[in-house]
Parts: sequence; C-alpha cells; structure tokens
Amino acid sequence: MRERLHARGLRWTPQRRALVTVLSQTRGHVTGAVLVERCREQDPSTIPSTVYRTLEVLEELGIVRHGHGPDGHQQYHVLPDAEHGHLHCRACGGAWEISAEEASSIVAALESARGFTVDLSPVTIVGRCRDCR
Amino acid sequence: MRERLHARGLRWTPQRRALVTVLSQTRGHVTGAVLVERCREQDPSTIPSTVYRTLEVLEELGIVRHGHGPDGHQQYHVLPDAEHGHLHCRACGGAWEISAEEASSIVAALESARGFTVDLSPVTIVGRCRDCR
DNA sequence: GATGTTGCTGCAATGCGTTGCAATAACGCC
DNA sequence: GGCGTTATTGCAACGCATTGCAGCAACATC
Repeated sequence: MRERLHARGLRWTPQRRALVTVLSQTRGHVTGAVLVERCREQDPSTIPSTVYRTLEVLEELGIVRHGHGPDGHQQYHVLPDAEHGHLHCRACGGAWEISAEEASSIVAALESARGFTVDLSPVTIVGRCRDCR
Repeated sequence: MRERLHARGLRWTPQRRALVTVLSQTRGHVTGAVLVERCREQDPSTIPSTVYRTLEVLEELGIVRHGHGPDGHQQYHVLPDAEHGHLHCRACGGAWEISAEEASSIVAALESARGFTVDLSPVTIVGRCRDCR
C-alpha cells in the first residue's frame, strides 16, 4: 500500500493506515457511515471528511469501488472481488449480486450498439424478487 | 389528481397542488432539490420535508418515479414517460437513456434465471462513452 | 538530523434528504 | 355552517456526504 501511494507522489499517513486496516477486515458491501464508525472504534478522533477523502484516493488506486444503494447512500466494496452488479428487491429489501457473466448480455449490447463500456460495480437494479411477486 | 387522492383517503392540499403544478411543467429528470426550489418560486414558504413527503405519496400513486443519479442524489421523472433506464459516463458526465427494448435482453435474462422483475426506471448504469474511451 | 515542499488533516460550514412531534386544516357528516 | 376525525403541515433536529481553507506533517534531499 505504502509503495503504491508513493509511486503516485501520495503519502502514507496514520489515518490512511487505519482505514486500510478497517477495509482489510471488511467483506462484502459497507456504507460510508459504517466505515467511519469502524475507524472511530480504532481511533475515536477520526474525522469523517478524512475517511471519505481517503476512500476517494483508494478508489483511484483500484482498492475499493463504490456505488449507491437503493437508498442513495454510498456503498463501498473492497477488491479483489469478482466484478459484479447488484439486485435489490423493492418489496422485501433483499439484495443479491449479478455476476459479470450474467450481465454480459447487456454489457455486450451497450458496447456494440453505443460504444459504451459498462462499469458494472456501481450498478444497482431495482425490482421484485420471485418470492415477492 | 384530487379524486385519485380521495380514493385512497388522502387529502388535496395547497402544498400538493403546488408540487403537482410544478411537476406538470417539468419534462425529463429533476433532482429533489430542484423541485423544492421550483416550489419555492411559486410559494416561498414551501418546506422541503413537505415536498419530499408529497413526492413519496405521488410515487405510490404512480405519478412520478425516482432513482438515484451517479452522484447519489434523488432523480425524479414524471410519467407518463416511456419506461427507460439511464447511462452515465464517468469521464464526461454525459447522460443518455436506454429504452425498454434495448434493455430487454437483461430484463428477460433476470426474469427467467432468477424470477426477478426489473423495475427499469431507477436503473443507472455507469461507464465510459464512445468518445471518452 | 535539519530543512523545504506540498500532500493531508482537522474543522467548520453547507447541501440534500429524512424523521418525530405537536398544531393545523381537509374532509365527511349532520 | 358547525363539528369531529385524522391526514398533513411546519419546524427543528438529525444523518450522510462534500467542500474550502489554514495549519500540520510526511517525505525527499542534503
């Protein structure tokens, strides 16, 4: 981590170390607020804006990705995860992932029809699951 | 409008009338904040929470739909519009719509594979457009 | 180890949106 | 027109996330 930051002329600070530690203990999806809270557990003097700015940096490095959940809040996930999209049921609130292969049809369609390269990870598709219909 | 509200035991108030008026002059997508501001132009005493609560009601009635833009902010659109999804380019910030037919491949795939009914309107797909690649 | 550069942090303020609660006012009914 | 019911409003407080800016400190260099 330190090297990757230095390679870009960025710095390795205690605050960044703390967030990276928290992220390394994290699986799946987390909201920004949860990450802030977990950092606070480690270091109560943690400032939210620092956390969010660090997350921005880490996203540029490809360490995390973020999108928005159906409530519009930030959702981060830590790599390396398989690239995937998200399904969310309006009715029961359930959530699932769509694999890259599963999404390949629309990804390919947009690619050829419009020359648009899909970035799957922030995608959230809302609807109703089988059980709720 | 008044009748549709009454049919559900809801009430037709000046505040709701104002928002409906604003919506009727609106095409395409609007953020919640913009709607609040437009209502304020009509009636400076407009309160944000009232606007958002009214939008919730109107969404239940099927008058508007909302999703979240790539910045996570509310995006409303007024019906009857053709059902459609959204494309957003990370690089240039450009935005386009995907028609229901264009999305039909993934909609159909999720339907048959998982029994998941896609609600296209809040969907935003992020990526890079042809020109920005 | 001291020094200069400049990327980062802390903080305060701002913006969007939501929620709880008491007071208000639509509406149905007489 | 007056009255009771209860959906809605206004308001204040809160939560999540972002931004501007001055001071701090990580790093490279000597």
